[in-house]
Amino acid sequence: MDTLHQLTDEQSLEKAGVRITAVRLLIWREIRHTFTGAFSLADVEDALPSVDKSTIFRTLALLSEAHLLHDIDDGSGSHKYCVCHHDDTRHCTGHVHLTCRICHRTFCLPNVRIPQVVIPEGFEPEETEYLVKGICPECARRA
Amino acid sequence: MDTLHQLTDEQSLEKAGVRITAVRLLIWREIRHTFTGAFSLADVEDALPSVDKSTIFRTLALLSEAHLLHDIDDGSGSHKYCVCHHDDTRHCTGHVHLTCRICHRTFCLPNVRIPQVVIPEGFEPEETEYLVKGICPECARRA
DNA sequence: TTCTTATTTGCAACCGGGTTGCAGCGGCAA
DNA sequence: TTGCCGCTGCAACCCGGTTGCAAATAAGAA
Repeated sequence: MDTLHQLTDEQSLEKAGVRITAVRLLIWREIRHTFTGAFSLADVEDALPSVDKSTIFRTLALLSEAHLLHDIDDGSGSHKYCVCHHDDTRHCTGHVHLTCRICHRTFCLPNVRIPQVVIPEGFEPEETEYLVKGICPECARRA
Repeated sequence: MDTLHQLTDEQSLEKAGVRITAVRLLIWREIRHTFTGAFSLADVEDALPSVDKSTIFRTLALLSEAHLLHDIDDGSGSHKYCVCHHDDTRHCTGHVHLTCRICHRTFCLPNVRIPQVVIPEGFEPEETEYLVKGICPECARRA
């Protein structure tokens, strides 16, 4: 398990069933090696100004569908993604996210599982988000 | 405690320090007596087509600031609010929300407190969201 | 009451993130 | 070579949220 991140960029795309193109490789490289934590479409746009927004949008959707990324929801209003470090085809939901209200970065705590609560009879749960908003260490130090 | 919802609409606004106007009363009535669970600006717009969107927007912001509503975040991308049933001036965060991916309604579980997790040293938590996405009883029955 | 001032409201325009339609390009197979 | 299909970039669009401004309204003073 957890072998996915040992593959080359090309291998990991191929294995996920994503056809390789120059642009996709460029985006995937950037995501995989430059970003830490969660990122938005705008982050990729800034990092790769030569690639069109709509292409990035469609590529992120593709990678997400291929379970190389997963979508997260940090309450900033903007859709975010982060690299999925699991080696299976299921979504790696179920862990806690931290988001900083100063710098608006979002961090994953992949090892902290979300504690379960009792929910009302009849509601069929599918997915759970656990999000802690606050101030990250860097911003706290700076303040 | 919990006496707020026994007040009339006018009294509850007054007590929260909100100046009463016809439009505000109309909006507050609608919110208080018609909506169940969380609602968005668009919901109020639909319910009160005679009132301008920007007025609703500003009124909701006002009520939220006066702690008559609180903001929630159900991952639908659109900002939501729900009526605050507490009788104090603090935000009533800290409870669990359920959101239905079919009908997009969001429900509060005011009595279920969010279990705490251990977060990394240095991060200063301020607020926690616990959101369960799934299918509500009504939609499950219909499917 | 009437005048003056401050607040509230509606309208229109704007904003930014996300999304789509479409035409052009490039690769691949027949 | 030709035809097909998927990928890309461009431009336009959509929608929820937000703001500037002028008209309407409410509150307070005379």
